[in-house]
Amino acid sequence: MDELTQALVLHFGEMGSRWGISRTVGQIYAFLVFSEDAKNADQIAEALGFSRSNVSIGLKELQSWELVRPQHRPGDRKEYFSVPEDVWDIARTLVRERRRREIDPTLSVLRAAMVDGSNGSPGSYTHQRVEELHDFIELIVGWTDDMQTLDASDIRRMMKLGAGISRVLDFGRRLGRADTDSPESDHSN
Amino acid sequence: MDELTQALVLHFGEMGSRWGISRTVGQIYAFLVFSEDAKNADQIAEALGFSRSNVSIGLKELQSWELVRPQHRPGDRKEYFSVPEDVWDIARTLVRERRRREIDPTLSVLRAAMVDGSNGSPGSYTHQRVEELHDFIELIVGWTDDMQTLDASDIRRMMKLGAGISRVLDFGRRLGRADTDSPESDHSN
DNA sequence: TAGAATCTTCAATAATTTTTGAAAGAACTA
DNA sequence: TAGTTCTTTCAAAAATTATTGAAGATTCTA
Repeated sequence: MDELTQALVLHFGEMGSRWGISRTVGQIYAFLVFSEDAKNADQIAEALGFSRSNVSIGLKELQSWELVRPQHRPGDRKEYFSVPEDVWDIARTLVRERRRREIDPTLSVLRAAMVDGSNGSPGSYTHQRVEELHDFIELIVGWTDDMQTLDASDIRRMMKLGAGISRVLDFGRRLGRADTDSPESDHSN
Repeated sequence: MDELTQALVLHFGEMGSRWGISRTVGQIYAFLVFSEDAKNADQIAEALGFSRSNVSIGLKELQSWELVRPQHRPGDRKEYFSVPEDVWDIARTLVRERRRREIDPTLSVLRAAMVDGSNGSPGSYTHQRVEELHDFIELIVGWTDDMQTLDASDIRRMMKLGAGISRVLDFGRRLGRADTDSPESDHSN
């Protein structure tokens, strides 16, 4: 593994551990992302200095996230792993899996809390906050679902437009702040 | 602490640990979010069954994320902690801090990799991927920066529009695929 | 079916992270 | 300043998570 890849692998291992993915898994994934061709478990173990069994566990985890796909080569019994070419594919998968594993269960808990009248009146502070949070998450989730239907170039264009979207849509009612280098929001709290 | 809050606290503790925040910190935060009034460290320790020192460490962590703010009450020497009323404020803070801690350093690493010609030609596969990833992250970051300038109700309106944005903007040129279930990318590698 | 190659599981060890009580530090009060 | 209240730090203990070699499966070949 060259120095450059090494640096990237170490960095993304670290990042993985800050986002709830183990260092090992992060490193394996980074190694695959920055490698041109698919790698087998032995190659990964060798390059990263992990035991074969550790790599096996890491790959199993990555497969459960659908972040890598195993492939076979004719005349070779080993299994080779690769990641999607397109970074947008990776992002989509990440969003989808995080949603399935964490967001959906959270929405369930919040909905259960909303229905359950056993504690506090339905108008209690806790209930209010539960509802707020529920609506917030549902809004984000609905939006990401919608985004999943757009192709990368459309999303890219939308993002480039950025806040300019408020001009394109009808948000511009409050003319005062148009796009002058506005006094920016207050930060008071 | 009532049953409802208890369930929420346990759930968000669990979620925290899947997003790189420790269970304790997640629980403390959830407890504050779902509590109407600010709490002091002893109240938190008592409610959650943690030692006083553990709570102190957790609160320090939350303060470093700017997720809680300490307040004082006249005639009371204890420090009380609360979270913003508005869930959008919380989200904004989370985005800002994650960016500062993880995204920006990642961009630095990627930029360094792009400049560093010591490994592989500047057109090598690894370099290409680094550039792709860099551009991708920069796009997202630029967009979130833009979003931070919008107020919650504008973002909400934009999100509700969702994929409909492609109709409002000029994305609709490729009429053929309108909203059919497009063939989507290949994942080949 | 025996043997070879490969992958996975598992119980143990190792490493890391969390949690704690006790001690130290700060800030206020009288 | 001494005493009180509250917070933080710290080294040790506890708990959790990661890592491993060895054993067990599985799949293929001859």
